[in-house]
Amino acid sequence: MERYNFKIVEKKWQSFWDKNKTFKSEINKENKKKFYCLEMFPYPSGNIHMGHVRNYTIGDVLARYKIMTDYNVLHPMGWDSFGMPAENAAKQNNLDPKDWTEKNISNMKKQLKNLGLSIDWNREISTCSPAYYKHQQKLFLDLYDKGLVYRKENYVNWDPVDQTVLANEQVIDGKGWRSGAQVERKKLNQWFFNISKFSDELLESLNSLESWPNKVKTMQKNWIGKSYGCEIKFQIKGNEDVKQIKCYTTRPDTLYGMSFLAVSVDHPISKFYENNKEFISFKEECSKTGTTEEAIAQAEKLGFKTNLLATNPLNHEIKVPVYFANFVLMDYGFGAVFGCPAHDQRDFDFAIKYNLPIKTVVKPFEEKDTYQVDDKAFTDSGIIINSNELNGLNAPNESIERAIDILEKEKVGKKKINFRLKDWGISRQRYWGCPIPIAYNKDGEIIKIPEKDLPVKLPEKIQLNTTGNPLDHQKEWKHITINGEKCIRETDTLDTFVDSSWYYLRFCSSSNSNLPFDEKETDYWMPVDQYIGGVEHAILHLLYSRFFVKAISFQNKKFNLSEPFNGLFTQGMVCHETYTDENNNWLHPDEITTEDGKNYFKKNNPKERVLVGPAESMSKSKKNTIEPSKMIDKYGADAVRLFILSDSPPEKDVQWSEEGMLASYKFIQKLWGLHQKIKSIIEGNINTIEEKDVSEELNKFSNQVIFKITNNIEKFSYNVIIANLHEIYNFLSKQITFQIKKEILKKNYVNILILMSPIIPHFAQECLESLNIKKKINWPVAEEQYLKEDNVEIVIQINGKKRLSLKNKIDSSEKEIYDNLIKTEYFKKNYKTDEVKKIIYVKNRLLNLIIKK
RNA sequence: GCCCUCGUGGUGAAAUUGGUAGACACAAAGGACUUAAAAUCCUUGCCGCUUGCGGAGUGCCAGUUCGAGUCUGGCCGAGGGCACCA
Repeated sequence: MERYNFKIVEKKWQSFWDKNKTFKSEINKENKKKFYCLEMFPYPSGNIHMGHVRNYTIGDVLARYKIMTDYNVLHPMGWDSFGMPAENAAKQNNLDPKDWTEKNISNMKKQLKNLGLSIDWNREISTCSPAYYKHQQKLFLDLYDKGLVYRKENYVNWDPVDQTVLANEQVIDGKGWRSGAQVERKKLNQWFFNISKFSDELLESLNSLESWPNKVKTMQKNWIGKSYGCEIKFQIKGNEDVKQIKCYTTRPDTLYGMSFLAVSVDHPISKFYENNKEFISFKEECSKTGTTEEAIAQAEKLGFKTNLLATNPLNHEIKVPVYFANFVLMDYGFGAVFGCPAHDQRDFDFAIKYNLPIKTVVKPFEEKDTYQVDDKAFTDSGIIINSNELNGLNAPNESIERAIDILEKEKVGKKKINFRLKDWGISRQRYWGCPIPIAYNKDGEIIKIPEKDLPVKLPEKIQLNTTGNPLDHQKEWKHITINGEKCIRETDTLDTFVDSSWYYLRFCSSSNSNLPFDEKETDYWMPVDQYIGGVEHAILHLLYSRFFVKAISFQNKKFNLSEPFNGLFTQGMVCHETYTDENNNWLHPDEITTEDGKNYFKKNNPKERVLVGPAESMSKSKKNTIEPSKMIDKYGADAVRLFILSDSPPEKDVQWSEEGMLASYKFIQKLWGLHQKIKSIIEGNINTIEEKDVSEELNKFSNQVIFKITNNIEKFSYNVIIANLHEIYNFLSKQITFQIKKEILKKNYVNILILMSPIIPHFAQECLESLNIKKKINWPVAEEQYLKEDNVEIVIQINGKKRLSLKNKIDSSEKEIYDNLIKTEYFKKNYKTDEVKKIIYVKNRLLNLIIKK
């Protein structure tokens, strides 16, 4: 028998789909319902990796299924092609980022095509192309006009040697990753999107996203961080110019326990200490901790005592010292807190260090009024004590409400809702990003680049090995004249998260050169029905995208969308065992060998043992990567698709194994063998065993499997579909030795091939063609009449334990089954009918007898 | 510390949503075919006595129920997210 040659077949169908533009999408095609299926687009790093294979296979199964269930499907692909790796690679090898990126794109596109994806390549976009970022610059200016973009000074990680800003992940132990210099906090003018304006909306409309994983919604909710509290004004003594300090608190009910007030070193009152040498060195000490919240968190709590005293607004006799403290953040609340050591662990630690009083004002329910906090803060709910008018109230619920009432009446405080979400800083001091379409005149005023001059193109072939931002050195590019006025361009570029915040809109109108997108088209295609990607984008990318549709919709009559992604699916990672040699060097799977599957050795030194580590997410640094292109070359795209879906549910991590890969390859070969046999039977070239006709069984089986697979696609239970495909093989390979009416065999077998086609499209289409099925393929619908069996196994339980099972006609009554049961040897031997106290019957499932002896 | 998710054979996992636990596969062992190997196919799969049967059994302990992998409470363990957020 002829072996299945995937190389020929897969190439044949890939070029067929290409040539026939099978997956080209248009609006209102035949008045079908639309379905927008989108996977997160890749960064063109050079080669596709297994994570891409998994992501795009999951999406492809869905897209192909939707096409066959008669949806008008949009399934595009593009490139998230701005970013640091291109700039770094270019610097290292003295290349041009553009050339490097374009080469990678063409390579990866070829690799993706080899996977046989149902992509509409007509809509391909690349964020680094001026054709894309031109529109992004337009959007930026639109948002600027609406007041959603602004410029302000902000702290950044500054590398004083490289004269550049570092991303948080480029700061290692407080030092620059390249220069090793101590990173400083430096104030720079930065551009911001006013995302916090939409905090409440972003939080509220999460509720409308029913098809999002709860996990992601929770993460976003926590990130936005809405809190209910109160702002309080504290009267200050000790400096004529500082009359009061405002604090934000969620626990105004613990005000009587206050023993200090702490403000950030960046608080406005710090200007009175600018000439204080001790304060300057304290502030410097604080700045060394970097700007990440985590870095601040790990630092020891430090305070700088001022000569100021703050008055407790509820009891004017209590006056407490004011400190600058490193754990108070300027960009949350008012950059000032009151310290209540007894009921906040940070305040407790601070109080211990600086020997401040710890006054207990909440006691646990079961404790006496004389209760005192001991070695750590008490933060649970309880009863208020030592607090005059608040005493006896339930904390925190009753007491907070009452405390706010009092503060409002006294006009020293008011209820306030706060958000953790900060505005989105979008300035990057980098070359390889979208230029910000702004210039500054000689007075430093902001001048928009006129629309007719868009795009502001990146200068090409420039020197990247400079100190600071390379664009800063581009004199010709930098100096321009706008309306006769000499200006200097903004040399910062946009955060690449901006590029990916609206690309799904661009796909709707990718060839429109005048507009970012045409509302007629976004109206039709948006929202994305199913978005698929890694959970690592659960917060930033998804939040920014959600912000973008709200910002574009803001004050816009033509465009109105509340959410970009109706359904979200987050797939798990692809893992592989890790290997290390005797010197703890990571080894690639290709560098090791084994004879017994237990003991592993180095290939180039068979005496050296290899240590096998646990399966971890594939990464270049651990060398536990498997190259998809090699696997496709060796086993074929269908086999790779089959394997990547087979072992685990798509939302969980999957472990790559060569055995599993091989098994998938063999399975396709087996299916091919089966196909040859069935084809021969259909064509009348093979004799079957005459005495048994299994046509009816086949009808039932195939309709049941249609039902199962359809459900499993809808549920994303793709691993179970693979199991269903094995069931199909196991059933058919046994049953086709018996007689099946030819037309019944053909009809059912064709349906079965269609069921296979989303997973292994090349194979299925080849088989269908060999049976002369060339017309448009529709997903089969299970016929109701075949879904019911004539006979069902009824489980017989005695006192809830399974004892035996009886075959009965479907839909038998309780009495019929019971009558059958009491006739059995088993029953007669063990029980008597008058012992039966109660019968529970679940139709077509089980009969449970309660017997008390 | 807080929040979320998850604990099922040697392994990856199924389980119609409260109704036959372990579908389907990987690995292993035994067998068939073969001079042999590869490939392929079959059987086994935790404990007990002989097939057959019986028993335990879905991290642990309770509970609800005729019946719990599934629901409730508590504990243990793993993973993920957030965090001096006032």
